[in-house]
Amino acid sequence: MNKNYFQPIEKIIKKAIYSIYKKKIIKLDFQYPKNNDFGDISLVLFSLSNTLNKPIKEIGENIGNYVNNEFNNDVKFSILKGFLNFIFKDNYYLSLLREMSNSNFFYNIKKNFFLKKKKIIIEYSSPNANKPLHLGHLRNILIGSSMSKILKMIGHDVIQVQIINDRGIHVCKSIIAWKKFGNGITPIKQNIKGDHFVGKYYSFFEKIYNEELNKYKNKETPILKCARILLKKWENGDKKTIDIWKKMNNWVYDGFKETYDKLGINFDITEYESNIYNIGKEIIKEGLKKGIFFKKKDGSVWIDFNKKGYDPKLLLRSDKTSVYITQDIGNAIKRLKEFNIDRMIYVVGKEQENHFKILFRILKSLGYLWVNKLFHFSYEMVFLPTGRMQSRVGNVINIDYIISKMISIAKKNFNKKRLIKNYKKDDIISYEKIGLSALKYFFLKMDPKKKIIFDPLKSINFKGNTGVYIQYTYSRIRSLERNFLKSCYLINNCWNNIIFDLYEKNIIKIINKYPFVLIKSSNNFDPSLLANYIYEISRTFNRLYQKKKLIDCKNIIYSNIYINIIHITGNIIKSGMNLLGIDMIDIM
RNA sequence: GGUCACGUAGCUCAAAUGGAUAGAGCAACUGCCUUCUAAGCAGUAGGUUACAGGUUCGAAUCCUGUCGUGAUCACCA
Repeated sequence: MNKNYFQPIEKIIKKAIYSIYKKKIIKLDFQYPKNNDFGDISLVLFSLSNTLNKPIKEIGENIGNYVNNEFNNDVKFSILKGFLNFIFKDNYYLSLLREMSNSNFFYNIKKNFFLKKKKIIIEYSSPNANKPLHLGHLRNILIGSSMSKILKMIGHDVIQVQIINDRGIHVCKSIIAWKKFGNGITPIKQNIKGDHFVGKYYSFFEKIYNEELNKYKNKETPILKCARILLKKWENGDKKTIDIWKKMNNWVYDGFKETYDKLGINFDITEYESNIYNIGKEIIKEGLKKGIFFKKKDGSVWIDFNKKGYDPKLLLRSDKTSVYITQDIGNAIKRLKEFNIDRMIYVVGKEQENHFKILFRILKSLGYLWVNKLFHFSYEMVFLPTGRMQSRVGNVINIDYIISKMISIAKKNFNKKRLIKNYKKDDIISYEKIGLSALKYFFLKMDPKKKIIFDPLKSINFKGNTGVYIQYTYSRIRSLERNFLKSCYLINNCWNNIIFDLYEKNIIKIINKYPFVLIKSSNNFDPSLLANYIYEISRTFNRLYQKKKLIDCKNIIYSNIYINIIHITGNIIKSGMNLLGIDMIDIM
């Protein structure tokens, strides 16, 4: 990070240290005090005391006085337990508010970071073309999509890519089941979403396969044999097979599109494994010539890392077909050739950590120095209260189901509210958006490194730290703005000698942190930092709202101050939620 | 068994990357709508941060060990 959030005061303190102690300190240790009584910004003195070899108290007083002078006595300071606490007077808050009221505030976020613009490929979602998207995909999609948005927000070029695993034994399985038992029926005839339709046949296959396993005690059961034969046919380009394959895949893609649309997800590029799986093979052949890989008697090709913790890894099967990692090798090389990128991020679950570790190592062995641009953004899995989701067990919860569930809960809750308050018929209500905000926020507010245990009956609440709470706060803000326009008028240049209370200072302080949070969120690859921050803003605002009458034409100067706070708060909530992929509504 | 994560209030999660008295929400109980949206606000109660050591001015956070949970170690993807 080039720009530190504490920069203004940091500069002055460095100057102070240089002028008093004749030393250049590179890193100063700042923090926001947890408790308001301590102050607004604190400098930690312990380490400073060590490097300067002077007592804490003396350093604190010297720096404090210096800063106080620089700020024309607009800042007080106190030293407590090794912390130098700065307390800003009301003028400071007023100047923060003025700065943020400038309409360029959001535009300037990009400019102000002095970041070197990077071109970044981010790969996420990457589904198999044989079943509907489920809760695991949902987490992946939401993280990938919001990370893309956050990276764009702070000025990077982002290319969002999904690769569809559209070929291989798993796809052949659903084809076989459909051929055997489908009797030519189609999703349209049955009025089922295409991905659900195909998924049904995939499960059907698995069911039969498991039954056969018990019977034959041999992994290569009759139905699996059929699938393998079909895979060979496919690889040989058998026209009939290819036709069915195309038809069934298109059913699935239509289904995916519907789900993506509901979620508001768009990719810049969609890759299909069937188009790229051969690239890797060529790379392996070259590597074999160069002696980086070796061939076994049966014709299979391997890499030996000669390193503890790394077993030899298969790259080409004895029948010359490629394995999963071979494709990833080829695709990485292809992407690096096509795009002049600075970074490539794979958003893929942690169950594939080992896979990526090996992938990067192989690329390194092949001599590609750009391998350090690649990064596996690993996140934890989604579990049900009963444990892991498994299609074999049939306890997989798909995205379409959970979305419709959320919407129906939103509708039910609204009708309850309606009984209490007499809402007009023409109020614009969007249950979809309320339900989706609850769902998306629930997934994004959690640290990606931690497991999500999703209980469909209990998990998503509409009260407290939820998307709906934020949504509600936002609608309230827009409502306040409408009321202001009805009953008040804007005045300029009357902001002098304004006195702020704690509630007002708190909201100004927290909205001012927005750029800082964006940077933190992007540095850590963690949208949850942003999500929890938006919740904090909402809470802080609601406290102010409950404590004060904000729109009051009898108190026009403060109403003008407030409308600025209200407006900025609303814009930040909206901006932040949009970065999480959540649409906001003005009335609810 | 090897490797890698995680373990915080009854439940679901925070904690500014080592800082001050570990914070929220849900569930429970108590107040607040003739006044800007009560899907809100205020309050009560709930903690030996899995356990045991260590590092230092200072540890939920770093190190070591133990226990627990999960992931991963395929000619699957």
